[in-house]
Amino acid sequence: MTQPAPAPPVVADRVHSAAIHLLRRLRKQDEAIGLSAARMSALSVVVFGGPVTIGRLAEAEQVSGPTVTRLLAGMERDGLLKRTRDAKDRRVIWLKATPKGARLLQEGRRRRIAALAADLAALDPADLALLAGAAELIERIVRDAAQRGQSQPKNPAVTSA
Amino acid sequence: MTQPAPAPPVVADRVHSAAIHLLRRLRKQDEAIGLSAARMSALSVVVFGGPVTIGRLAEAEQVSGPTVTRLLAGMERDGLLKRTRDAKDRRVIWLKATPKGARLLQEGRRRRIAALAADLAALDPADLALLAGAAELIERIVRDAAQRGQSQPKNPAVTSA
DNA sequence: GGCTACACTTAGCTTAGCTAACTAACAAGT
DNA sequence: ACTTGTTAGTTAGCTAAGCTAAGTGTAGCC
Repeated sequence: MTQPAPAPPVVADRVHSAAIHLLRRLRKQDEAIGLSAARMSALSVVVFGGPVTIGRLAEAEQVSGPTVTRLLAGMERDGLLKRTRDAKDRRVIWLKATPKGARLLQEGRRRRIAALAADLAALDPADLALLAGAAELIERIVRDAAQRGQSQPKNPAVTSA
Repeated sequence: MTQPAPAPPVVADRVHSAAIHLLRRLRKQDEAIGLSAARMSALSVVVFGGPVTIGRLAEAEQVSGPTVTRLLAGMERDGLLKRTRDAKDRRVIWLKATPKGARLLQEGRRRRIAALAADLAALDPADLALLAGAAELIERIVRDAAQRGQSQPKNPAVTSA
């Protein structure tokens, strides 16, 4: 409504830049609580997505297995979560957040969200709705694209259209 | 319009997650052309922002000086841009993109945008307008917040509201 | 001439991403 | 019951990009 429907490439460029600049700003807040963006995101998957395996976490975070392994090593060392071997299939490991992890996540969320929310406070309801709708749209698009990307490992751009 | 105007904290959380997931997806496209997100962003500042000093680039990118120095070292080595000492004040260095740098930026843009644009192609005009508007809003918010943050180095969240 | 301030670099650290190669455990065929 | 292959995670080793602290060189000014 605010724009006369620009072409997809234009929108893509703007959205990309906006995402970069937003995250640069929010990263500072994340560090204030001692939880990096990557840890925060992983922890929220574990906390809200219930117990989860390492492979599933890697998928959810769209990163490689080794990346998750190392991320978890640090997080377990810091007491944010713990690994548990599955009784039936002893290859798989279940991740569960510790109370400390859950608490830190909430606190980090609160703080990080407070920073952005303070920025958003000046907006009128229509603008808030705009952002919420856009965020939801982006999540859906990324999720769909990731699914398509799995069957076609490289060059996922060509698969649609 | 798609949502009944949720509260700022809720919106903040959704927007943050969406930004993270979006960038994870786009990073893969950036790598395909050989330009990382950081290089792409810096290069676009140099290309479109005219010749710029290192300090100004650090400000624009919201990163520390040394980070820019190292980023530039790699980019100069790869022939994307060149440093030039200022004649008057020999402390300052002017950055200018090489033809190769400008070309790569355009090509990277095209490719990265193509990937996202392909994802966006299925959207109706209203959704596109939604995203464009949201991106613009985010840019403005981040810019404003960064300006406020300069006078108050830490904890910029408390400054507003 | 010597102090202070500024612009940038160097040095050294951390986190987070990757691939390739490895280990351990399961599943199936024969 | 052995291979053989697959799956889940880890280890090793690399790169990029962020940071702070300290260093270098230039400018500006008493």
